[in-house]
Amino acid sequence: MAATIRDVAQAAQVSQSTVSRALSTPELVNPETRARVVSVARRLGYEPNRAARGLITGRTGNLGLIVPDIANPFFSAVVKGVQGAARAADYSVFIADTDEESESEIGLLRALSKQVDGIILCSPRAPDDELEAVGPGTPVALMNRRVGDRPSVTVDNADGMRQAVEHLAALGHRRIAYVAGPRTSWSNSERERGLHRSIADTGTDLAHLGYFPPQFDGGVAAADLVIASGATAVIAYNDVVALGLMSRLSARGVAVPEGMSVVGCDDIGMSSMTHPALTTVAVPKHEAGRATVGLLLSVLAEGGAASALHRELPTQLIVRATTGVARASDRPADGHS
Amino acid sequence: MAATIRDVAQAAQVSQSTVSRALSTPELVNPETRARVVSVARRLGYEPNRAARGLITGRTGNLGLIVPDIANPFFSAVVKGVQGAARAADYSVFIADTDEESESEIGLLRALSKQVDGIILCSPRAPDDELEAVGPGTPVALMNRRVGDRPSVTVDNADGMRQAVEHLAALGHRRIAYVAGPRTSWSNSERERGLHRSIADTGTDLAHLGYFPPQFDGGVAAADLVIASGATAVIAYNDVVALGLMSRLSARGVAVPEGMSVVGCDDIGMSSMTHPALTTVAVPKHEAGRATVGLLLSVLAEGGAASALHRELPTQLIVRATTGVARASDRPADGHS
DNA sequence: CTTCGTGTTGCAATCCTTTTCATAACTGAC
DNA sequence: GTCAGTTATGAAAAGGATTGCAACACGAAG
Repeated sequence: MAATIRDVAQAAQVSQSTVSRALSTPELVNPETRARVVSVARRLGYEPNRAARGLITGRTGNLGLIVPDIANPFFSAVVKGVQGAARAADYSVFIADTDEESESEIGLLRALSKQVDGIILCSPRAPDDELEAVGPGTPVALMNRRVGDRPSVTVDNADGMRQAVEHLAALGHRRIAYVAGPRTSWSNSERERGLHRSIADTGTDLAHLGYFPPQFDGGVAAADLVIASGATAVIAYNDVVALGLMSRLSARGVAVPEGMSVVGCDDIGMSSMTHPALTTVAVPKHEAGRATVGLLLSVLAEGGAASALHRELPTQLIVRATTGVARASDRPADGHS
Repeated sequence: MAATIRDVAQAAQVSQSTVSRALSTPELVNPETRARVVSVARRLGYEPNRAARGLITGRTGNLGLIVPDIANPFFSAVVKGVQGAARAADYSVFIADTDEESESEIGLLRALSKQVDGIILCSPRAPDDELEAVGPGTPVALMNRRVGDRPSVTVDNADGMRQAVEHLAALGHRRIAYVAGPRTSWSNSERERGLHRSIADTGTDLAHLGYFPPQFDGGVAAADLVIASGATAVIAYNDVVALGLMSRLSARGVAVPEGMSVVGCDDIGMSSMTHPALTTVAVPKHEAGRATVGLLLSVLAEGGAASALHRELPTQLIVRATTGVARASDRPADGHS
């Protein structure tokens, strides 16, 4: 059996209270006593029982993280960021995967809320009001979405779109297609917002296609529409979609970037490894995970009435090899071939 | 505040014990009473406090899962399998990512073992004896690895290699390269074992290359060696490596499968989406995750002295488009061009 | 009529820690 | 020399659920 606080107390000739204090509020105990207690505790391999502690403090030391799809490289990067930051603060994290279904999202939310101190909800599909599913006692921090004044971390998607559009416009593209992600996705609508503005600013033309599922197959399905749209460049909702797009473009005999420029979003690891390497709007995934944990922890600590409740992280266009000058036979006039 | 067992007891006019029993051992209480208690409990939204329960039962209701890299599609598939099975049994799972470092593996193991009922170790790296890091009270189930008589779930890697080699031999390949994964990986050595046997059985020739890191870059690095080896076909440690391989082969102007047949392992989602689609030895990742949870849970239930402690899952060669007949100018004699 | 199961229920102990409150010793000031 | 004010420690009360043990009622068996 593991050593309990009583064992330590006996061995160190002090009361349980002193042991508890020596370990959690060292400044309250005499340095000598503290040293003795600490050394005994180490010798006995004592570690406070989390259940017992949780019972009285009401906290679990756990965080919950809900993601749509852990197999999606975007989210696995976020997960790593969250894990790292949580571990640094001595929190453990439960990860729940909704498999892109918003129903299970709510169920998970409810189940999770009982056993964690706070929840990170990562780019949720579920309608706003269903955030109420989680009890009022459990703070929620949102990532990649903004709902009311709940604490959240977002990335500047609109600015990312601006960078992408300006880049394409500078290459001479006049008509740009956008392969949209899920309709209910907050980041998708942010991207569309930025897109529309930049399109207007640069005097280019937009072909809005979709909505498509944010997976490889979504890109495959969208490719033919992109070709038919008469656009010479396409921006995809994310890199995985862009990969699907390129796969089908290649099957259709459209060379990238000669026949079609392609821009992704997120900058997942794969993107730099494709042929040609993907130009993409990089999102600081790791950092976003860390920042959201930081935010949640600060809410936890200050009991809500606190500090900055929102952070927006920058995006950065990374130009690789899938974007090039618009093809000579550019035809903004007749729409499509 | 959440409802406690006392609230339910009062409202239902019974003692706390009866409430507890009505919910956890229903057969011990009068059907009428039980119905009343259950209905009151639901009305009050009562859910037993996990910390309090854990304190007395000594169990947490949590499982730990340790994987080398959650961003690796192989492991994220396993994670999903584990999650599903665990949830079905009303367990939550902590996931820890070692980032392919075996040192952090031990630390994580130790930290995790305090707050879970059992651990699934899904990572082949750490030396066998370091499994001792986890306290004797916490059962460990191994996946993709066999150590002594610890409970474990493995896949029949050797047979997978046999299928691959026979497939290639039937296509006329006489010299086959193998791009090895990490030296300390259990599944790598199993694959090598199966490989050597099948190579002998089919009278083909083996070029053993490596060891390489099990990532895209590993495949890229291996490609030139493969070409130089004079082999007309190559089997990669896993699909990600195979992808890296193909990327570099293409850059070197070697067509797949005309100039080189490529076989991967694992069958990650990406594999069917590449051009050409990857022939691979499929591993039942989801099922493996589920099976390992099942094993661990049975150990947990029966206190160790129990049932089958080992399960081996079959592998299945999936022939897609990266394997073809050996090129006409096959040259087993002069080694390489 | 007593006795013995059997089926239900309640009492109370227990799990281990944190934390409030009280006690005690000691310091420094008046 | 007394009193207020620290500082250091201990005793004991939660905290919420589970569970062994006792008690009770009831019908059956002797």
